[in-house]
Amino acid sequence: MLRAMKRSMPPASTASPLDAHLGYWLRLVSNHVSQGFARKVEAAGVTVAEWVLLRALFDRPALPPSALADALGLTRGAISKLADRLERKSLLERHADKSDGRSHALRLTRPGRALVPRLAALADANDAEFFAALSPDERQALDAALRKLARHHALTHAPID
Amino acid sequence: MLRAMKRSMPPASTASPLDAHLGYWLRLVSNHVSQGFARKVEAAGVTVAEWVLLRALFDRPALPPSALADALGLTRGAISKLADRLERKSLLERHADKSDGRSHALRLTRPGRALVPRLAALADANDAEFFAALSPDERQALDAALRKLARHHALTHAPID
DNA sequence: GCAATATAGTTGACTAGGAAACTATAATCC
DNA sequence: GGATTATAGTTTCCTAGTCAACTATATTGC
Repeated sequence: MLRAMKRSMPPASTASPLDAHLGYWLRLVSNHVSQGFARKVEAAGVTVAEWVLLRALFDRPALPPSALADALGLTRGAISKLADRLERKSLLERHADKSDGRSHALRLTRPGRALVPRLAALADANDAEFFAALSPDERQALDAALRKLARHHALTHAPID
Repeated sequence: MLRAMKRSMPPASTASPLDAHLGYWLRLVSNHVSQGFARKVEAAGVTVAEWVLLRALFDRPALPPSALADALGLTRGAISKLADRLERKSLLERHADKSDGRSHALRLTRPGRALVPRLAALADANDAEFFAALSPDERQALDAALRKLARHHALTHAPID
């Protein structure tokens, strides 16, 4: 009898629901924040990835694509294409490196530099608006938990995708 | 003098850093969890989107693509292509609807149904492992904050992208 | 009961990224 | 100092989505 039950109802015939996982809620909420922000910056003519790259260049004089790839957790191919797009929009320039013919540096143009604070203001507003639903304590607890996880798992790259 | 300063150093020349935003940390951590999970399920031959669709069909008899599109927050085109892939892998079947010649229902095959609990076990393990860095209290606080945000913003779709 | 319209699903053009092949230059090592 | 190897960046092919055009069937209205 037990054996028969075991065959007809193996434990494997159940599966925890998607929303039983913290990862599910994390992704659900994270996607929503990011998509909201994406809509806002796209009204300003850039994508989220472009914003992240622009922001990374804002307080550094100039960086080679490889350094940006490391900093943003993207491949060099991706940076290459991102830089193409931003160059087409005249937000960024490529400057040849005199001492190394293979290399070059990416630098914000004047309009590119001027755009960053405007986008940062959008990011501030988006964040404030979205997390207004939480009390200061809850926000603090969320922040602490996320930073602890990032530290514990040694997460370094700016998140893009 | 003040006017000159205003022109050379306008307030707009500063920009809050990326990591000043909760959304940044959310995305950083969320991406890491999801990418870890993606690697694990891909070893089992499916993508995360495929897993989500399979899981959605697991405890429902059969659903038309349109219902899945609504439930998962994807377009019908995306569901159509997802279903193609899963059908090619023999994890899912399309069944014509007798009363409506335009419609059909998606249903798990026997192997498809058998796969779901295995994938769910991977999801359980991935979640437990990643969030082990937090104390029970911290986990609880994180869970509460995320659910509150989801409720407050009326988030319903299973997160895919 | 037929024309106009709505709905279900698929397909094609496009986007953004990853992996790996590729090009060009630099560094190493006899 | 020339061959080999390493490095910087780009390009190509692939995947997986969106959006909009399209096909086929249903429904509505006269």
